[in-house]
Amino acid sequence: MGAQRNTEQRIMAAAEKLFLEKGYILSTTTLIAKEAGVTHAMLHYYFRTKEQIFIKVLNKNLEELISSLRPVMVYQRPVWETLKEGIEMLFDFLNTHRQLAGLIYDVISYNPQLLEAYIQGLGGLKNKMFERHREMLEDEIRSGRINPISMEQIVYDIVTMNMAVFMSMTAMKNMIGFSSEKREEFIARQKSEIVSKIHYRLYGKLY
Amino acid sequence: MGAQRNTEQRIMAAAEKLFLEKGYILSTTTLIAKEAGVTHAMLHYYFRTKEQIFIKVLNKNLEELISSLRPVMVYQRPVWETLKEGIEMLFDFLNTHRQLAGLIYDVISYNPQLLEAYIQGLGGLKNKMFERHREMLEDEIRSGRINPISMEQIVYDIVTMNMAVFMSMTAMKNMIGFSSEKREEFIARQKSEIVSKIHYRLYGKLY
DNA sequence: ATTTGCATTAACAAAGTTGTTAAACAATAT
DNA sequence: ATATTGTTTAACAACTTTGTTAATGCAAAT
Repeated sequence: MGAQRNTEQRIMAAAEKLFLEKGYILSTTTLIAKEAGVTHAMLHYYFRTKEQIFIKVLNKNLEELISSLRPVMVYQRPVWETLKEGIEMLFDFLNTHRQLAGLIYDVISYNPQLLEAYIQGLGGLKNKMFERHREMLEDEIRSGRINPISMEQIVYDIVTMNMAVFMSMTAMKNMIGFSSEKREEFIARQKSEIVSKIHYRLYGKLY
Repeated sequence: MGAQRNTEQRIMAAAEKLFLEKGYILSTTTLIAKEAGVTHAMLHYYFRTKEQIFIKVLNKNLEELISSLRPVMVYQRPVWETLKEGIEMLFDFLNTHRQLAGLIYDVISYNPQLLEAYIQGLGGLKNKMFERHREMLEDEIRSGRINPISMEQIVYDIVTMNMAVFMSMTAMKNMIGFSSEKREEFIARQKSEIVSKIHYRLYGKLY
């Protein structure tokens, strides 16, 4: 072996930082390498292509997300308990990964081909993770305790509302006239806002 | 004069289409020219730089937005009337310019230097357009009819909520598993959702 | 019909992008 | 010590990007 002092990890860390900061396109392999303190040939040596390294970075982040969500989803508890904790978990995760929502949006919008592999895999995950919860939800709806709504719609609403909070934050950070206190105040308020909004949609009254 | 058959406008239209579709970076001058059916030298001849043409496209769109908003803002009517119509106007505008929110977000996030000129100008506009409404709002708050909140926060909430609706739409269009009926249904619901949410924030009860 | 002046093109240039490769290098096993 | 193996670099190649420019084309004014 040569003089490697965890070059691979250094490149990963640099790539993650830049992708989150500048998006996919503006994070050039040369820039990533520079940030990691190596030649850009190293990046290709370890990861073959820019696409590959991006996939690895995204994978790492999404696996963290799934790990956070699993403890909430794995138990069969009352629908609202699971939902509330799921929303809060997602919110907290995005709050500690504030640029991730923006990056995912960027890629979905302008480089969706990078996500093709994920979209395939998503079908399987969706079924494994959500099937029992979907059944419970449908029971609640049949018995009239919850307003009619599809599982997909709920998931969609939660995901978009959560992402919107942190994407607008990233955007605002780059504009003037918004103090960081107001930002944090806004964020704090949003978490319970989302919970309330979903509750209101399901039960017809505020939580 | 040479053989010009509104080349300038054709380039503008092509640029607008591509910027909205692919964002700023992926819309190369060569691609825009190709879309317009001319050499990319023409683009530089008429607009000097890519940055310039982008500014013109953005200007055009923002001027349309201001024009839509002016009739709502210019009269001195009760606070809630102005607010409700303002929200609905912005929503309708974004609904007929569905990719604009995404483009603005893209540029704010990854090429904010393009917006520097606007950020300067924004200060003046803000004062001219909002000053009287701010006074009315503050009167309402002092008299206890409206919960304390700053003008900036209201504008910010309205803008981010509206943008979020259409950005999530653009994103979803590029993913699978979401029918266009559900999309339209979702959009229709969002307009009154935003109105309600702002009303609730100001008056403590649903609209 | 010829000059004038904008419009248009093709070719070029400089810089930057992703990716490859041959050669040099360093650490370990033999 | 040396052969082996994986690591690192510098140089290069092919392509794309933005922008310029010299030459050409075209239409109207004189």
